[in-house]
Amino acid sequence: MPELPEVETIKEQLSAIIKGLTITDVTIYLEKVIAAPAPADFRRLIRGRKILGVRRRGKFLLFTLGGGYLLVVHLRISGQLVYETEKGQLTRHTHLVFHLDRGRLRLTDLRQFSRVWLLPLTAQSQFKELAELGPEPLSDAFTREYFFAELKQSRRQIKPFLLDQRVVAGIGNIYADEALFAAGIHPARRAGELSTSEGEALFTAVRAVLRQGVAHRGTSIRDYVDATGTQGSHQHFLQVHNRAGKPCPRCGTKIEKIKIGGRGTYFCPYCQPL
DNA sequence: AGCAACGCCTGATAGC
DNA sequence: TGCTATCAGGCGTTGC
Repeated sequence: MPELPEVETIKEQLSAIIKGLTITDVTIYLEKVIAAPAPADFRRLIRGRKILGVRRRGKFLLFTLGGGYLLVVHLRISGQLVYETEKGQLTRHTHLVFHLDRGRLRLTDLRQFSRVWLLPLTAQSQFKELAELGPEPLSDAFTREYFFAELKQSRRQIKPFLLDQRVVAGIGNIYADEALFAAGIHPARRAGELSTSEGEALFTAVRAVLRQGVAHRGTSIRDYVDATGTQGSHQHFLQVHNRAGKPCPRCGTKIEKIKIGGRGTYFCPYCQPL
């Protein structure tokens, strides 16, 4: 599931590989992955544009194109964006292929939930999906003061709170579980009822687990591969996520799996008491 | 307004 | 064994 560390890895790789290349054409195999504009307009508007830069915002990939256009990509759960030079057979579930003047970039997604948008740079401020995102957790915009204020005014459970992209951008199910374990906080605790020291621990933990994820080039549990088609390695370093029934690395207690806000949630009942 | 539940999808896996 | 039911999950939408 591409979360901040996975998207950051893809961004770094694509920036090195395709910056300066031109999108000569795009082949659309599944129209619904194009959220806007209409597929025919998408193709007409994107052809011939040079890729000037690649950035990340939350879990979104942003490609700045020549002529003042922005290509936005969200991989949701099982989306993959892979650069390849061989013109061989396309992988199953390939929905979009950007043909470049050297190689091609393909969007593959088993679940078909990925979405792409093409918009004029001038319309970026009205683009809701990006405008409503909270601060980047690894930037200076994410401050203790901000995080504490948000915690205080929320009565939600802490896990759904962390997953809310309006609070902070880029955290998904894996890193939410890992951050709560690192901070020693039960995922069902109410955000507004955390103590100052717990809030402090969580602030630190969120940043730490995301940095570790980036350092390991992401977590490959099911579908994730980076822009070269390679798996990440952070799955080998997970403390609780996807480890139900296994011993807690800190105390040895069996890790439990429960559902919170409809999501599979892993935690240590001893280290993260209610 | 704020929050919880559902639907979108396919393939793997659990259960009978 | 072979079938069906359930689960996985980000996020927009729906409903309370």
